[in-house]
Amino acid sequence: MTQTVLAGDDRIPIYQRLADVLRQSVIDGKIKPGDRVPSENVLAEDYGLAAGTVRKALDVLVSEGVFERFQGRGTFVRRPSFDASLFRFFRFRNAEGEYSVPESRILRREVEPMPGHVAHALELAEGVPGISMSRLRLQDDVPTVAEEIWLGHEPFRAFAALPTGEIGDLLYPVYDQLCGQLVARAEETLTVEAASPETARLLRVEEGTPIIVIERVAKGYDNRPIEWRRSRGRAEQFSYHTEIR
Amino acid sequence: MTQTVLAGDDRIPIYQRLADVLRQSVIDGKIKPGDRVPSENVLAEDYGLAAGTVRKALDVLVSEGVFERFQGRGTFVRRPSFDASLFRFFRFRNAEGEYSVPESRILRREVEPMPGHVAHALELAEGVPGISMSRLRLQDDVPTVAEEIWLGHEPFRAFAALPTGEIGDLLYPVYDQLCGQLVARAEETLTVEAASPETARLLRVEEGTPIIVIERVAKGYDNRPIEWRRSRGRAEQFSYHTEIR
DNA sequence: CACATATAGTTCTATATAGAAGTATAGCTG
DNA sequence: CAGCTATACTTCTATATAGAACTATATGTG
Repeated sequence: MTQTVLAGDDRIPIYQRLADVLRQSVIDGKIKPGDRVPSENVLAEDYGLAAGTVRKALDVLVSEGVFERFQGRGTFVRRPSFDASLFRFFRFRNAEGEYSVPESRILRREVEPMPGHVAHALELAEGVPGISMSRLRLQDDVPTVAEEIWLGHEPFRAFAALPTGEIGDLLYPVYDQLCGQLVARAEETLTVEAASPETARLLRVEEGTPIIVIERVAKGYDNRPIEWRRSRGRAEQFSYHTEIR
Repeated sequence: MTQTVLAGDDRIPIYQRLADVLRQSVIDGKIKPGDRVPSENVLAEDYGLAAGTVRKALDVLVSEGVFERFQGRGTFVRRPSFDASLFRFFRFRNAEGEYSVPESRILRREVEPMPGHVAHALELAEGVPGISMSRLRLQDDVPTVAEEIWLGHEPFRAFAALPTGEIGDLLYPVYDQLCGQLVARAEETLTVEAASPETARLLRVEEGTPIIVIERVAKGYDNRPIEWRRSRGRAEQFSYHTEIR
């Protein structure tokens, strides 16, 4: 007896199909970060499945970082936190010992044809219109990170129309609220270079000093690329820790 | 009815206790990397547990990277591979496009009192006798990585007695076979510095060029530190990729 | 000998059920 | 009102059972 609401591909297991359905309802915005997912019992009832099967589907989404569970409280759509970003090493504590959001200054924003390497990362065609920004992040008026940012023009029309003065220190909430573009995860690549004259001027360092370069492609729950950015900061106090097996 | 062979702490769940027992038998060397673990049914029989409970215990160890499972074949103790090491960026492909083990030259090996920061990482007292090595790794006769390595003298007596000429290109197999020290995982920290005169000479680069520094503490299955090493390589072609959420 | 076929073992999926453990809230008690 | 208690809900643990899916080996067949 496996009629179920979950028809579809008979080769893949039921718990996977349920996981797919639930993941999709996050992508579609039917349930949003912070929302509570129906309880295991309710899901089992609704889809006509055994409790264990539902639980296994939730296991999948929890390990993907889409959901998080709390015993006795419920299962919730996880808010992406980016705690693991390579970027965190450019954040600094304030007087109270807490991390604070650095001040952001948007130096430039224009609509331009997108260069090849960016278009490739955003899965668009070279030369399509894109929004290009230069941004400087400062901590206590000291410049710490210089950024180049690219967005596809099409989904971000509303953003292009917003006066730069009204853009706050954080971009992702604006992407979400203004353009319905919800960032769920990201991929980052770290490299090192010697400071160019341009970077040296922006970050106020000697030309040639070691610079950390982080290229990030931010993606939605459906894994579609949303934003490309390249950030540069002083390598001096940078330190990245990881475990390997 | 929860008599079971797994008495112990009644607060923690049975599947956790079983996982602990199995992990310990890897630590003790009763089952070694590559060995097959008794089948789920056999374990269930032996410990008087339900199949599902045993399976959940195996889930834990699989997600820890201690075991790996193959449907139809069995469950095995995983061989640590270190594929995720930050280090891999200093490996290069040979003419056939395959990664090859670089040549290693041990420049120096002595028994010395251990400096504070190393002793701390190895959970030993400052000044206890340690084995200190300098090593140079080369690819096609070009020096790529310069390393400082420290070991506790006590567990590695046999290694200290081995003529340096008889030490091959890989150290961890020697640690295992000669001293019974089996490396299961490691922690790595990446930083960047400008090349010192010493490093510049060893790696044949200009003084002041950006250098990647990776500090690694290698650990056993029981999480006890085994080896400390600091490796330096040219930052030029280094690139580290990761996913964040 | 080469090549199918059966078989016994393995993990994987799915169901059904029961109670423990943790959390939030409504309602009672002083 | 403050603080305890009962209650209803949640996830978590554990058992029992059955068959599917996959793998390796033995066995038989041409």
